[in-house]
Amino acid sequence: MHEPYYLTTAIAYTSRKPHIGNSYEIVMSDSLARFRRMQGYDVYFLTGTDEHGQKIEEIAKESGITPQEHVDKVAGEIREICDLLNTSYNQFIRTTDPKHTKTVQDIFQRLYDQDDIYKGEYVGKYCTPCESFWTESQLVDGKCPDCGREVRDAKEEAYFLKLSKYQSWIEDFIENNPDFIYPEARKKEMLNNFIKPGLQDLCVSRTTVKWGIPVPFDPNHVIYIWIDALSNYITALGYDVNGNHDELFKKYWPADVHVIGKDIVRFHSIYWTIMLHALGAPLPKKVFGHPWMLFGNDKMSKSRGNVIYADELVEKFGVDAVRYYLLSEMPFAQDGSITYESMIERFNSDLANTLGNLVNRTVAMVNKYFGGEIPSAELIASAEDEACDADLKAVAEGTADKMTELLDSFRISSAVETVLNLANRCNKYIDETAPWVLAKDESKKARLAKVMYNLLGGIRIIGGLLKPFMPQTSEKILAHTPELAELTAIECELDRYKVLAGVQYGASVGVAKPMFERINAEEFIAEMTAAHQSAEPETPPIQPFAPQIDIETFAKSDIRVAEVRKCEKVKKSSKLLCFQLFDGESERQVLSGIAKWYQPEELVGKKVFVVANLKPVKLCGLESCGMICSAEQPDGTITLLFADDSIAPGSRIC
RNA sequence: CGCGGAGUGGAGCAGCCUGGUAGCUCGUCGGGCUCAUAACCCGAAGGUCGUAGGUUCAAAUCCUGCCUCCGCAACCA
Repeated sequence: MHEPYYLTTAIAYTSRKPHIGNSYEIVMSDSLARFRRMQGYDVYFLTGTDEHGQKIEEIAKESGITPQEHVDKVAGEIREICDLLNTSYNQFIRTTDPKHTKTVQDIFQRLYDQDDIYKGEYVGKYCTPCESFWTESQLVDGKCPDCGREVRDAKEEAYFLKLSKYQSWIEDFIENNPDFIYPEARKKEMLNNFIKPGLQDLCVSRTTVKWGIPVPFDPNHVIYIWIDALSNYITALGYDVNGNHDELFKKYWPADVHVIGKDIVRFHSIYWTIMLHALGAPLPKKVFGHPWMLFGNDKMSKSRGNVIYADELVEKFGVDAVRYYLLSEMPFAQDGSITYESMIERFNSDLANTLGNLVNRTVAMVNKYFGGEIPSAELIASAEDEACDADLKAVAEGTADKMTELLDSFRISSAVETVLNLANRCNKYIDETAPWVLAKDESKKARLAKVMYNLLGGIRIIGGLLKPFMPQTSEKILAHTPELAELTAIECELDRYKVLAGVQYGASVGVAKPMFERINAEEFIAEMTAAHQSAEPETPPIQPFAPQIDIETFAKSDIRVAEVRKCEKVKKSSKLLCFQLFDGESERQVLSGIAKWYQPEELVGKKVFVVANLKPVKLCGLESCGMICSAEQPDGTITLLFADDSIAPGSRIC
């Protein structure tokens, strides 16, 4: 059985270097890919980068390089991380690949030719200074939500994909294929929130963006993200709109699973599915939306300089430990979180204590009691079985099936745990059999041999089953437990790990050395803190200075001292505080986005600086007449500027 | 009423769909063992399952209200 199995991750956006949270998806997918290979599937595993769009255009401009130079750099970094994490992708596709670009254009053309894409008008409210379109619902008090200025009705030419045409088809499809969107909660979300209320045609081109794939027959337009990015799954395989597909496509499409983040389930389960249907291509079998990996307490931020990157973690803990942590810590349906503390805890307790120590102590005993040579079949056969032998055997031989069941339903962390449970069982077995007692009695030699052989058998299974999750560790463990020839002959690798008695008699067990050295949490954290502190001085990136202005321009600003008479939170907002200020003449209402840093009560009675002649604007439905001056510090915190108590309200700043 | 998710022993989670002795990991305490990486094994303490009602013979589990927290959206003049 060499059935094809096609597995994809979402392609990563090349705006900036991804942090460890972004790396979870590829590691998880990799573990699935490796596992399917062990089952005997002919796996094709695709990942890559999404490299077009306005944001990239902007970032490149800021850094003074071309978009292509920018994406080349970031795509390289992303690929390095994938390699660093030891992921076994078969292809790394980039949406700037000529092959991809060409096929996307063909797809667009085809959909246009068959009337699934039409040229229409994007009608909306346009703010000229901001060069932005807004929908009616986005407007704040009828004005531009960005700058507060008047907007006008405007139209922009754009191409649309006729989703509405497939409304009932997609609804039926999702209803009739309950396993298509996984987990199930996501399916309900799609049906209730997006499909049933009615699908609107999707805007699939832009004229305001330049960095993208041009619409083949209308080069003023650039193909917008959906058709461009989603198509990677088939362009990578050599899809051809005219049916002259490459062998890869013929062999692997449709995908067995698209592994994606929960936020983009909608695009995959609805837009992508409809696109494929319109093209007459087979549909993917499953879309799995995984939860997010968050940072503990979400306190990590760029400005604090403590975002965790994969390379940093790998350097400190090793690839396999990072993989193990990501895979075991991530809940099935809920967001997981990363902290150094929990990482160290898992490292010490699972990897060092339970797993590493088990291998180490077992190998050490074989060395001590049998000179490092795995006992002979005859000696072992002459010993009697005990109850714990049967129990160990049952647990060990059942682990592979349990793991399969869990992985079939994407319960990755539980699958990992199952293997660790076997390690626990082995540790217990050592206690039950007490080999050091047997060793003192020459008449128990056969029993001791059997115990060691069973242990090595258990360890072999652990090593084998860890392969999808921790490839290097797996290899290290298996090196201690050479396999019986008849097992090696079994074609399906996974099946080899369903037999406890699978270690080659008489072979050498090798020398044990600790695989995971325990980490002292306190020292580690102290070190990290110190490292960050010493790094801090070099990260005060103050804002760039604004261009010069003349005194007249400045004189146009009327800044006054005002007294805070009242201050309260704005109900609808988490950031805004609403002030009643006495400006020397009358009271005026001013809103300020500082709720995060100040309690309203503590500000009453203080004197602040206010830009008094600023045009009033409505925010969250409340009018704001002016702006309170504050200082934005390099780390992003906002501090109000207070005037000395002796200054009378209404005094002008000059 | 913007959308969504979550509230379970000290911490992190499972269980909820398909009601019926509340489970796992870590931590704590006590004991055992010494092959091993201050590791391993056993035992114990610790929870009115956010809250108030309802349905039921029976509710962590189903229904309703409320409270709190977290994402997203919006919003930092």
